[in-house]
Amino acid sequence: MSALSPLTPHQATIFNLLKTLESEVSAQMIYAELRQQKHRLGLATVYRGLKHLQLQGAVQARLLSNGEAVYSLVSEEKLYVTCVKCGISVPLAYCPIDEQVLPQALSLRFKIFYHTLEFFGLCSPCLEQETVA
Amino acid sequence: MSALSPLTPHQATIFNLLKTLESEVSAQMIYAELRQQKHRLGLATVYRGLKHLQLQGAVQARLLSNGEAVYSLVSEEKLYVTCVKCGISVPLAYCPIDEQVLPQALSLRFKIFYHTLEFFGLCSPCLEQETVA
DNA sequence: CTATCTGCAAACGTTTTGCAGATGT
DNA sequence: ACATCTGCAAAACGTTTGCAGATAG
Repeated sequence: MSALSPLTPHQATIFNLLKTLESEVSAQMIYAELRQQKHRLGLATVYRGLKHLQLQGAVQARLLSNGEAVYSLVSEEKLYVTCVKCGISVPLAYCPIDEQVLPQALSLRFKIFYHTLEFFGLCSPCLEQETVA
Repeated sequence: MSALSPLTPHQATIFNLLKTLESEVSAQMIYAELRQQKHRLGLATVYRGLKHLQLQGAVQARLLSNGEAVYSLVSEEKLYVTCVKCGISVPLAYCPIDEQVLPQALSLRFKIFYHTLEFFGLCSPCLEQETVA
């Protein structure tokens, strides 16, 4: 990502929090965490700040199957496996595939910030339940 | 996918509709379309039917950034480009990358049904707006 | 007769929006 | 002054769930 346009204090706080986290977090989690750290901010500000950071290409979002969005710095893992039944979603180490595909995407005049590769299927416990039922 | 477990009439109707479509559709669209075709069914039945088909590995779901899920038969395109600002999401031709990564995913004991590779960034119009603003 | 499936409407949870007040240039 | 940012609460949205009735084996 290029240099960030000026961040408000709250936006910087959110950004810094994300830097310290190793895994994806939801807006609600960020909100709860920052409130616990004596910050006085509203949930809407978290959402607006995350959107702003996302437009800068600094933060990536991923939608979980429960409809919740989780956020992390761009450059974290980009490969996930998700169970279509229980919704569990685990990030894996990143596998180098973007360099091959980016040019094709770029031909659409998109400015690409990040990508995600996600596998969907049944996790072990859910698979057992299915075969039994 | 393996053989489908018995489908109810409504589930078969939904499945057949998906077969005739070339692009992803939301549950609400399926509902509207089937109602227009004189079918008497509820929206909940559409959701339940889609879930059932998804558990069979017959149908794939993808969450759009507006929180809406779109469904299609497994085996359609699996490569998408999405704008983080306006949310427009365009499917591209499929790029062969799964064979390389599937083994890694399988080591997690997941039964994989399908995958999606999605690039996120700014589309042309949104990029202009950003640079102006 | 029992288990499954269905429609409807209410409930749910996350995210977005309206608005008035605060902030900063 | 003026544009932006903020908190709060209300609204919005797609989706899920409860339940009684219908259906099937």
